[in-house]
Amino acid sequence: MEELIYIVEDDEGLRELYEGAFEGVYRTMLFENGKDFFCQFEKTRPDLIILDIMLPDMDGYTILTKIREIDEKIPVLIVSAKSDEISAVKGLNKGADDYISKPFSVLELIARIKTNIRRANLYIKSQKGFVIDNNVYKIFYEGRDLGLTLKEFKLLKMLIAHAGVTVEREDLFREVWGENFMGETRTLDIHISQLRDKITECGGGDVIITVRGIGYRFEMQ
Amino acid sequence: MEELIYIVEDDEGLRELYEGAFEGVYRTMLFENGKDFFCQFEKTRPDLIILDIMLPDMDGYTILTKIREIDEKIPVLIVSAKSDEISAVKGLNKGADDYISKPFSVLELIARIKTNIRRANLYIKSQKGFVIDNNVYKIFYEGRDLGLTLKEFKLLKMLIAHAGVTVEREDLFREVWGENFMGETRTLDIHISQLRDKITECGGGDVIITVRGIGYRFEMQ
DNA sequence: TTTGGGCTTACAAAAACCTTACATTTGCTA
DNA sequence: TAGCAAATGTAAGGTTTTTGTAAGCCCAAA
Repeated sequence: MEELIYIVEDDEGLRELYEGAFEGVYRTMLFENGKDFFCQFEKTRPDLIILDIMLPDMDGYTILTKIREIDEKIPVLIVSAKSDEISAVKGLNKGADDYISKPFSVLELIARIKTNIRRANLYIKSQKGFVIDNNVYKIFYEGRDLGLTLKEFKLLKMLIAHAGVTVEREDLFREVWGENFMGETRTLDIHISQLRDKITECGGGDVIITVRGIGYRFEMQ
Repeated sequence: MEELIYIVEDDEGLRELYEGAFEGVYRTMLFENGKDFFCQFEKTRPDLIILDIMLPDMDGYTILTKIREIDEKIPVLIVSAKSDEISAVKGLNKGADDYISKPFSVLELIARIKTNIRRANLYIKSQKGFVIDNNVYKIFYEGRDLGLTLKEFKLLKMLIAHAGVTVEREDLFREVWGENFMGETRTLDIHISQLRDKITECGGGDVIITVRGIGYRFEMQ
């Protein structure tokens, strides 16, 4: 097993428990707070994240929301106090994949991790070659800056976030232009066209596929 | 909400609980034992299965294993007694997607169902050689893309969703063309014809059967 | 004022869709 | 059982819808 797991946990006792439990099973990295975690997360993505709901600097939800902004699909397992089941349910609704409450058995924890990783591996991760830098609003293909405008950036980001899934025109409008856009619907086509040009210029292939009557889909061979 | 859930549960109290909890939220079908369940499951697939581990005729694992032989991806949520967590863990390892232990809160149950269906809807549904990929709006027969247009896709999807049952022309119109379609009624026949051509081209047999005076039925030998 | 993003207009092309028209099948009736 | 009417099959072609894209205008920021 080569899977990498990030654990966000401040309780020293639990930190030790995790380290012991995963010894030789998974590679792990421990973070005491959200800041440290995101610093690393921006650089390298793990196969799964274990997230404690109770944390000093940011609360778990904030971290979870931020994780989902960056990566929609990475499995997140929430750990909550037994007395705080409502929080856990809230977490699930906010996009967590699973939760487990303290105290838990190591056996169960491992089983849940396994299930979640298995599930995640069924997805196709096709962002290969494309790197999204949310800080500077740029997208690179194989290191080359596509030189996108803001609208183009948002468009491609949305498509890549749903890689492999067709995104409806309406959803693209809502996401990129906002709820109450009243202009021509052709605007979208024009921007897609520009986007394709820029991607092609940088050596990317036909990654934006038209689905007639529905919308567009990002897909890599 | 149109989601269909199959529940395999023999405890009368829980059966009532489920019926109450899902009223108006999900369509449900209850089964007392594995035999009844598989009889229906072979015909029509639900969006999610709730499976009690303790059952009279077959035990939960056997059912679970059999489900996974037939359908690798359909979400299965295991229900186990609190005292029997090990069983649940065993279930997860055998391919269940999630588990919940009795007694559970309805709130949590709904949240878990939602998460699991959300996750599964990104995947694919299949019926004896035919695979529907809702992400890319394509239907494959034995791996070959049928190359359907949107109307054809919706038509075949509707028929497959009701496999074994005759779907009335009127219902097909409503579903595929929308409530207020005013055109020729022959349009449907033409699309069915195209569909048959494309299926035949890809090696599928006579799977769309005409029911004179009523409509059409998808059925495989 | 300049520059560039974003929008609209306008036209072209492609794909999907619908209708017409005729052939065929089916079920019913005389 | 032949014949008829209704329902369905389907080829062909025209029409509409949808999308691609070039060109230019407008406006806000620099």
